[in-house]
Amino acid sequence: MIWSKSLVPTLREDPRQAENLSHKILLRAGFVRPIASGLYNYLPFGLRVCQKITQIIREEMNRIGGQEMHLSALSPRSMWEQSGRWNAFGDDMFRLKDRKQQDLALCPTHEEVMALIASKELRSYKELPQIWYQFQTKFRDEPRPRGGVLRTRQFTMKDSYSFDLDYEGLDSSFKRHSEAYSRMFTRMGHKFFVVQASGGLMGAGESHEFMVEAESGEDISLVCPECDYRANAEVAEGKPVSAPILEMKKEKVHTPNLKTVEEVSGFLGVKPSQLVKSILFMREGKPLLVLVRGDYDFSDEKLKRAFGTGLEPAENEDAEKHMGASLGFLGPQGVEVETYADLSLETCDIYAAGANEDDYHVVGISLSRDANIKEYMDLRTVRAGDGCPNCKGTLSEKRTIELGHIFKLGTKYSEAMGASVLDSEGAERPIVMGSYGIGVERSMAALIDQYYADGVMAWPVVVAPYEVQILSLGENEVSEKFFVDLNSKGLEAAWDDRDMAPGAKFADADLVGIPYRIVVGPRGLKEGKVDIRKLGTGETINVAVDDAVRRVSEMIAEEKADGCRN
RNA sequence: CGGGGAGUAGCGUAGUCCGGCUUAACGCGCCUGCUUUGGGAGCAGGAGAUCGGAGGUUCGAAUCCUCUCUCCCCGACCA
Repeated sequence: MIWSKSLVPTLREDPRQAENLSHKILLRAGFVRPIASGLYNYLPFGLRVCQKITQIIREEMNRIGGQEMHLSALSPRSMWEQSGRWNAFGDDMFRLKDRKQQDLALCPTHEEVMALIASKELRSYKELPQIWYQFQTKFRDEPRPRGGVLRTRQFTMKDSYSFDLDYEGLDSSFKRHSEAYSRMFTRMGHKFFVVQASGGLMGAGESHEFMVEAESGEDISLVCPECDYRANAEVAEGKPVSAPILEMKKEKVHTPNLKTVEEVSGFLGVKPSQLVKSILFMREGKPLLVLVRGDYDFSDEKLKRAFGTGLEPAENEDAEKHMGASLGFLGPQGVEVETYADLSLETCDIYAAGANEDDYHVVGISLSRDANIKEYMDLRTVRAGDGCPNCKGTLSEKRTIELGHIFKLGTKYSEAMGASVLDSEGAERPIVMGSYGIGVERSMAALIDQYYADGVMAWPVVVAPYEVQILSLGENEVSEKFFVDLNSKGLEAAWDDRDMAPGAKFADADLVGIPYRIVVGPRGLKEGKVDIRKLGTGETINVAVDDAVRRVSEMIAEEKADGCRN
C-alpha cells in the first residue's frame, strides 16, 4: 500500500459527534465514516481490520467442523410468523414491502432461516450433529444506536447454529463453540473473560457472553476476585449485604406526598436498607405484589424469569382497587394479594414500608408477623459489594463490551419451523439447536479500548490493517526498496511516501496503529541505518539498512508465533 | 419513547443572551509558488459557508418567534 495513492483520511481533531474512545479513533484514523445514525461506511483500513478478524473467526469455526454458508438477508413475513417473532421483534425489525405488496423483513438474526433449512434438508439422526455458520449483515432498527460502531443498525455478525439429536449433543456443541470462541478472541488479542448471561429474546437455555472490560461498554459484569464467578448483572446472583437492624415499634407515620425511597427514608430517619420497596404488578388481570429491600432494584430479567413475560406494572387504579392506596404508599402488611419477596429482605425482619393508606407509611413492621409472603426468591439486581454466591469474596462491577454470545436454544425454533429427524428407533424428534454470535465490527472497536494508550494505537499484528509501515522522511529511494522487499517476503507493508512535515507523518502513523514502523530518514541514512519501532511498547532499535527487512520480519513472525501459542 | 446537549466552509470553533461596523470571523486542512524536512514547518498569493430546513416578525435576522429535520449523550435492547 502506497500512502499517497490511497484513502486514509485522518483527522487532526476529534469530530464533534464522537464521545467514546473507539469511535474517536476509528473516525480520526480514517477507518470508518458515518452515513446516518447507527450506519457506517468502512473505508480501506477499517475494512482490512474487519477482514482479518473475520478470517480468524472463520478458521476457528472451521476447526470445530463449522460449515460456512451465506443466507439471504431478506426474508418473508410468513417465516417469522411461524416462530412468532414477526410480532416479538416489534420496531426492532426493519420491514419492507416488495412490488407485490408482500411483507419482507431484513433479518435481524437467522435462527428461523437456519431452522427452515434444517427442516428441509435434514432427515436422519445419522446426519447430526451439524454446525452451520455465516458472516452476514444483520439489520436491527435499534432504539438507540450508540458508541460509534459498538451498537449499530447494520452490522456484520458471524452467526452459527448447531443441530443435535439431544441435549447431550447440544452440550458438546456448546462446549466446542465456547472453546472456539476462546481461541479466536485470544488470537485477536482480546483480554476477555466469560460470564453467565441471559438468553433474552433468543431463547431460554444456558448462555455465556464473552466480555472485554471497557469504559464505553454497555454491560455491567459482576466478577468475584476470589474465585471464577463472573456474571452479567442481568442475571448475577449474590449475597446481599446485611442491613442494620431497625429497632422501632410498629407505628403509622404521616408522610404526605413522600413516595420515593430517598424521600421516605430521609423523612423517617431510617436507612434505605431498612425500607421495603413494594411494587405491584398485574399479570393477566390479577395483582402480584413483589418486595425488595429499599437499597436494591428489581432485575427485569429475574422478574421475567420468575413470573413470565406477561408482567405489567400496575396503574394507580389497580393499586387503589387491590391495595387501598396509591402507588408510592404500598406495603406488604395485611394484604391478601399474592406476595413474593426478594432474598435481600430475609436478612432482617423489622422494616419500614408503605401503610397501604395514602400519605402514610409504617415503621417497625415485621415481615414474618405482619406480611403474608408466599416465597422468598432472587429478584433483585446484584451489585458491587454483594457477596459472591460461590465463595467468601465480594463482587465487583466491571463495565464491559460483549464480544460474543453463545446459547443453548433447545427446540424452540426447530419445533416452530418443523425441523426434526428420525432417531435410531424411527421416532421423529425435534432437532436440538444452539446459537452463537459474534459482532465483527464491535470486536475491532473493543481492540481499540485495549490497545490505545497515550495517543498511540497499536493493533495486534494479526488484526492490524498492515503489519509494517515504512515512514519516509524526505527520502524515497531506500524506502521504496524496503517496500518492494517486504512485499516480496509476503509481509503487508504500508509505505508513507508523502512529502509532509515529519510530525504530521508520525502523528498519522500513531493514529492508524500499524504495529511495526521503519523510519527512514537522512539522519540515520548518514550512518547507513534506520529505526525499527514497535508501537505499544515503544521499543526502538537502530539497525543497518541491509538488516532492516530481516529484523522486522523476525519481530513480526515472533509476535505471530506468540499469539498462536495461546 | 422519556430526559439532556448540538447543528455556522472539508474538520474544529467564535459570533446567538442584547437583531445593524459582518462584505459572516478564527485555527487546521485544501490549491499555486519558493524555502524547509527525525514529532502536526516558514513566507507570499488563492479557492471555499445564502449560518440544518421551512415559514414568520422587522427598514434590517446566524441572532427574535413558530414549525420541522438531523446528529450526539443518559435510560428500556443486544453482537
